[in-house]
Amino acid sequence: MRSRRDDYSESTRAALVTSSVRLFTERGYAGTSLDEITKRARVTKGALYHHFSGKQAVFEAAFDEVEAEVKGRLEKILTGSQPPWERALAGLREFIGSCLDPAYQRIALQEAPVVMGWARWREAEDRYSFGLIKQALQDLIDAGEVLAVPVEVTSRLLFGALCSAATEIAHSTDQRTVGEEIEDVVVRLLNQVRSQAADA
Amino acid sequence: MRSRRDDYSESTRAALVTSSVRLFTERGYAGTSLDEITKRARVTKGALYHHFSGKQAVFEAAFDEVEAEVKGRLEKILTGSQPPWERALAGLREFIGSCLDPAYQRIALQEAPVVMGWARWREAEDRYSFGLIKQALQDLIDAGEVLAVPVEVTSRLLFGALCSAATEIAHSTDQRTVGEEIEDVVVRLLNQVRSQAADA
DNA sequence: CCCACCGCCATACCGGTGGTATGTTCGTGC
DNA sequence: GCACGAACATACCACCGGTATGGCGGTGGG
Repeated sequence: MRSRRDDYSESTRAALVTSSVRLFTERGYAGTSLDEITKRARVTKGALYHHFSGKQAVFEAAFDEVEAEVKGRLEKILTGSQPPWERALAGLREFIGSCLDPAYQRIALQEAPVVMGWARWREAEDRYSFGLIKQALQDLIDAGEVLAVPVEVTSRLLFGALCSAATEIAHSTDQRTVGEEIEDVVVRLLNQVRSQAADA
Repeated sequence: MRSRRDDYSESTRAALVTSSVRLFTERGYAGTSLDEITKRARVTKGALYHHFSGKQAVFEAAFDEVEAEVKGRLEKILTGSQPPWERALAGLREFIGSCLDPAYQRIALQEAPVVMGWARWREAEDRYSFGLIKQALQDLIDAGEVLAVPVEVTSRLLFGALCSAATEIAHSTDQRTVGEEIEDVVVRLLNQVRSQAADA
């Protein structure tokens, strides 16, 4: 039986996560103090340290929050009923779009590797967006749509390219134009790899 | 006339930069205190704040240090007398190799965008490695070696891919194998783009 | 040759921040 | 309705980035 206290507890925890996502997005990890986080969530540090072991843990909760959001949308597309190639293209568009979200951009892509440490970040990414991209690439290969390539390193290359490109889009004054240019270049590259597979 | 005092001053400044490069590489920006930096350089905070405006400025000096090193090596290759295509390939190898340097890896690629802010980092990168890569790509296009593509976004894609791939290499237990795999994938991609240009 | 000057650096101190230890309240189960 | 403990609040500490002030010694003018 879920008690009333459980509701309260989860509510304050959620408030802390929401608050930290907001502040980490705006001012970054180093630029936001725990006092600001707790103030915005209308609690004190006591509450924060009851739910989390420290500042890093708060950040990781914020990280999980934004990653889960993106993963949910991506998963829906990549497990759809369309043919693999169309699924991959749709997933590509969706991921680029997700990267434009300032929260995902800054927390998950920019600061997480520094705050959490690269190894831990990589481990986490395997369960989120990167894992899905890697799986999508594997599906394309299994379906014979593209040449067989080392999946691990290739998806790493693709992921890195997309992330930095998306950052470029997010900071450009004309997001639409830059976004279309990037999508165009990536699709052209993919199409070449695809036709190469068709030739074989 | 260069005075004796100028020598002393430059020496302590250099000691501070060397010390900070070392510590930032090992423990990261947030993980190293100014006291540690000054202690290793055998000076006090007074000296540090005489030469730099603050911790950020120290970091940027360390950033310039490692970037200049890489830029020097890259420039020598890219301005060589070989044909454009060979120059580009050699530059590619050289850049991947540079990314394996822990100092360049962590300071210039991982932490700089967070510490300096993305906009400032991007601006600086235009004068360093990224600028050279962009120029190399432009040279290839001018020489008709590859298809005409939007240079800015394409080099951004390439740069992002190489950086994340290099990080992967650096952290893998078998650097040689992973490195060769990545180089292989990139070269195959480039070759396709090249042959495409030859067809046209 | 000497002295006043100032660059170069050391010392002392402050505000803020992450983290901890202890106190307090209130829902819950007996 | 009462004791118990989870869920917080409060008070405090250590450390770090930054600043203000003091002093030493190389340097250049006379």
